[in-house]
Amino acid sequence: MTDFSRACFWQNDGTDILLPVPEEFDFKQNYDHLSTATDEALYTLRGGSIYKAIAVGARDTVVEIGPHRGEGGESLRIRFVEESAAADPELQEGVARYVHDWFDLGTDLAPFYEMARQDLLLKQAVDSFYGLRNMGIPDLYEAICWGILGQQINLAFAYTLKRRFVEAYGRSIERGGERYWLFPTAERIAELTPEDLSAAGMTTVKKCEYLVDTAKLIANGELTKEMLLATGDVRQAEKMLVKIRGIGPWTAHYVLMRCLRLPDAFPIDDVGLHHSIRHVLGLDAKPDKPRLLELSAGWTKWEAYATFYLWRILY
DNA sequence: TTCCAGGTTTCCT
DNA sequence: AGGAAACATGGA
Repeated sequence: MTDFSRACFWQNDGTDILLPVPEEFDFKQNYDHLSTATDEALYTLRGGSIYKAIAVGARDTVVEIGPHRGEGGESLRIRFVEESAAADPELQEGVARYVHDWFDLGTDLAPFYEMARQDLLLKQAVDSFYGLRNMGIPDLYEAICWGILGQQINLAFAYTLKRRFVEAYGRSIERGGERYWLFPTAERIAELTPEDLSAAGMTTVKKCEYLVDTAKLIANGELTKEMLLATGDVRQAEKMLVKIRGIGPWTAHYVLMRCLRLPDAFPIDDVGLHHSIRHVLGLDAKPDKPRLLELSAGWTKWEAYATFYLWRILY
């Protein structure tokens, strides 16, 4: 048993994993957040549970994730679909780690809520969505692709593009009569040309160049999560990312927020954020940069969560 | 048809 | 360093 498994989860009866959750956690809030995606290719919501394919090493598996209430309070129940993983602790731990990262269970939200309750913009959001976590994108290539795909287009179309991308180049497995998709690996995309992607219906050739270029960087080990974390702070990590063609300040902060989990990552230029702020304050126009800086001045070290909660208001 | 959408690059001073 | 222009496409 590893340190992680000892510290973070225990098995129920050999078929389920029960993952402890922090005090500030509400499964339904996170489930409802996931349900706002218009055409999500990478998970399925059914009967109050989340179904998702997860790759652990070379092995693909499908799990059902749902709430569990027991004597020890609330936890997450992870159940393997049509598979017994009881004898495979490596698979169990890999899946548990993924879910732990996905739901950002390692962050203590108490200080954020304390700050947000006093904040003009956030107080309403944290009241409405108490227990919502920053549901992240643990895979670096997936996070970068989602950033690139989502640039300057509406979200509905971005989901369409993602589905095309996933179904053209991702692996899939069938469980219980359903097909579950995994996001394409950087290694897979690195062997393609921008023209391949463009022909497959992926947006413009320019964006396809970015998708292939970043795939090569990651497949060659020239860009990793560890490198970004090792820079030590959000400004240095941003610097490293924006050197890459196709990644500007918005995408850099988006990736640092959703994948690297830097608490002070802050996509301040985000149109959705501006729209949300305009809505909360009842403004006629979107706030300008000086006003944004003023309004977010009290969010220090919680900019990522503040942004995530404000985005949530819009849906 | 027009306008906008969870921007970035390139080319200018 | 800071600003305008080009880019390019589905949805409302």
